[in-house]
Amino acid sequence: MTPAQPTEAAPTDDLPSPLRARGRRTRARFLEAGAIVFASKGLHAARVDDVVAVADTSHGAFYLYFSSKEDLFDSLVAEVADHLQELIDDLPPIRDTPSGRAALREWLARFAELYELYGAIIRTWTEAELFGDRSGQRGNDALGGLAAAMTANIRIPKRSGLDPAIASLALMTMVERVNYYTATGQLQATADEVLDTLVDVIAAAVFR
Amino acid sequence: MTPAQPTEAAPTDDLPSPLRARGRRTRARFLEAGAIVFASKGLHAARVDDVVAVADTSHGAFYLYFSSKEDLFDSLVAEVADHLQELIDDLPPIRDTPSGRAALREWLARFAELYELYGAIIRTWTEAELFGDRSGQRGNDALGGLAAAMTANIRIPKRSGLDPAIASLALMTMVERVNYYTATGQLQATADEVLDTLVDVIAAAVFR
Amino acid sequence: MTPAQPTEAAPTDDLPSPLRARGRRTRARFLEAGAIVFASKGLHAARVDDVVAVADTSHGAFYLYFSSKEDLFDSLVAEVADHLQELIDDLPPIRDTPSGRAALREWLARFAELYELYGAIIRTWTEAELFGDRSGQRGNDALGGLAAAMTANIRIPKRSGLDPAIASLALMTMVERVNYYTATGQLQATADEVLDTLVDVIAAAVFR
Amino acid sequence: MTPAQPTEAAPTDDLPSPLRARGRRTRARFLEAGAIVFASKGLHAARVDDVVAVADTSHGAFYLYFSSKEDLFDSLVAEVADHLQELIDDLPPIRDTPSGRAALREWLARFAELYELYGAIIRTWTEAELFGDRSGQRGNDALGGLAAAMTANIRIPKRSGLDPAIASLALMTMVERVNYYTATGQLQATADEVLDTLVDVIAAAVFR
DNA sequence: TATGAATGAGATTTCATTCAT
DNA sequence: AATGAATGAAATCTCATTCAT
Repeated sequence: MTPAQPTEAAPTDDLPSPLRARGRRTRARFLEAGAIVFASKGLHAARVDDVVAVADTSHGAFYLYFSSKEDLFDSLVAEVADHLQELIDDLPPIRDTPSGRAALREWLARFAELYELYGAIIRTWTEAELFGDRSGQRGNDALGGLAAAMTANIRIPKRSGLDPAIASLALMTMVERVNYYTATGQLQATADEVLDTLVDVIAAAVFR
Repeated sequence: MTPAQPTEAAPTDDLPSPLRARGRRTRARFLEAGAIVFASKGLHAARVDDVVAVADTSHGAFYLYFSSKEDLFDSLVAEVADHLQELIDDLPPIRDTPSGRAALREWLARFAELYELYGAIIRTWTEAELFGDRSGQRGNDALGGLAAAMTANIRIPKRSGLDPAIASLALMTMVERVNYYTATGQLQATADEVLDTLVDVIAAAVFR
Repeated sequence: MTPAQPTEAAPTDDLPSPLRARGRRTRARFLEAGAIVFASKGLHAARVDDVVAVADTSHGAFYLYFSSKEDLFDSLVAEVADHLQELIDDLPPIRDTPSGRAALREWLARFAELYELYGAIIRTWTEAELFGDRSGQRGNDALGGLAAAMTANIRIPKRSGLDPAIASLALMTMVERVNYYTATGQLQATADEVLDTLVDVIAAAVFR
Repeated sequence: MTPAQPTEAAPTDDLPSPLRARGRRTRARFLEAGAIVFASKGLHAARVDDVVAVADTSHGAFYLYFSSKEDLFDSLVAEVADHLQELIDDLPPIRDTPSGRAALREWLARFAELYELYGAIIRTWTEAELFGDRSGQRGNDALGGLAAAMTANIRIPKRSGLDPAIASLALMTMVERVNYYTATGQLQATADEVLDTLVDVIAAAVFR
């Protein structure tokens, strides 16, 4: 607003000036607040009021960083999708050997960890995606990517009635849902028990 | 499923007078309209206006039969939960014999049929349940009941690392999700292929 | 109230045919119901629904006998105003003699009786009158008539500072309000105590 | 009454920042507008639309300061009740001496002044109270307090048939009603005439 | 004469977004 | 960069009255 501020000018200037630092901090506060609010109320029921209250700032400030409620949601989805992509890139080849099982177990543990952190957003984008929201689609594409990676990686032996694409999708969604029930406390089980069971079911399904 | 449903017959008044009949028909129109609208927009985004438009009646009439949008949703959930309960009651014992597999396949087919009819509502109540709505919980309890019934029925052999409760929940949610992807057209596969794969994965998981 | 009332007498036809009798009974039911509902909720808050429910009939029937909610209220007001007019006509001359006091006491007792019966309507028309309703004015005119009659009757001695019109209005409204507090249970006192006090205050005010 | 009212100063936040000041001004505008609208239409018939129109703001702003129409009414009642309490506290002892009569007359004048200012609200809360509204009760408690204070203060000589509680309630309601008829223009009399008459009637009733 | 379903205008309330400071 | 007041479009819900039977 004040004419002597060159701050806003520079989309060309990378200097982490103190002013920019403050702004970045505020933006981060909104992202955190958004994660909390979307997780507890869902995309539609979440109010900008709620986000502003949790972030302990003002309405005006919100629209300084995000063009709309959906924009905030998109930003969060992008963040999570990045993490999922890393997982996809790291999916180990699935083998029926002790080390192969260990690698799968390890990978499932990483997935569970991510889910514990971002599950709420993932569940929210499922809602968004079901009803035509663009950002929900982007998020779910990432999840779908996991299944695709599995399909490519698993080398399911061609047995009668076991379509690799369907099977891997089935298994991947199973993993997701079990983590969901665990994360929401609806499934009372230790992480170890869950991992053991999932590894076992996947292995059993894939290797004869 | 059974054509003669006596459940809806006597809500408060026993007289099947012709006047009452008209009201019952209108109420049914709202239920149908609700199913359509909730399915396409979700619980929050759905407007009473939309329901009224689809049912081709008036605002006032809506509130004659339902006290709110949520009330309509509850009624739909109750309807679907009843159907799910029938399925729960009919889950066959799972055996690794040709006839056992056939029974399982048959049952999965019935589930898929129900899902095709009511999947939209089920998906919507997942949304509702995630964010604290009571009726969503009621619906999901019904789904959870399926898993519980499976746990009771499946007689999963105690193998190291295979907890029956976790396993059956995992398998049941897998079934639900695969049907979801199929119903929404995200999984391109024939019903037969899907059923074969599911039977196979379940059998493999359960019988060593 | 009694079925043999030829009062409403037939615009064209006098025969108390059975059909007409039924109609008259229904109309009476609405009047009773209206008295109850208006008394407990007031003119604005009272719903035609409530009246219909109390009368245990139908919406359609209501509009067969009254053109609107206000019409019903008007009819009730007219009924009460008639009774008040009788009282006005019977106001005894007020004298400071034992028999004069007894006559006043007797008359106040009749007023109290009427108030117990119709006080709710009187209170309601006060509401109506305050905010411009025509029927409220008609009702209050009747009450005002009482004060006017008193002014004419009391023969207040011209003392300095005692304007007869103001004094009689003051006394009459006092009577009305005390009956109101008694009727609503806000004043805990026997009828005798109330009458004694009112007679005493009026006499004291009027006669020296 | 006192020019420096610290009551309204610090609602929740102590900072008298210029921003807060604007909000306080807007809230005050709604209170004024409410007084006008309730006075002319009553509690039920008054529309939030009317209040918003008189205050010349927006619907949204209204709900920023009051949770509902009733909330606004409550706030107004609280305001008036505070003023009435001051009057109660200031009721002079009633003595049959020139100075005692003068004090009573003075006090009645203050009551009349208050009634001219807030009579509309008082009349409205009578409506509310009659039909079960909580805030109406609170307001009328204040009026009742006046009678109670009178009972305590007046020292009506115990004469046969003159119950002090009934008498003071009778006299107080008379005062209120006469002011009502005066304020609404139904009683054509100068303030002096009214005061003289009221003092006279009260004195006559109390002192034999 | 009576019923009860249906209507629709109008009221209340919410909330994403903009604006003045 | 930030604040918080204000806006107004759109949603929910109510209820006096009409209509078909």
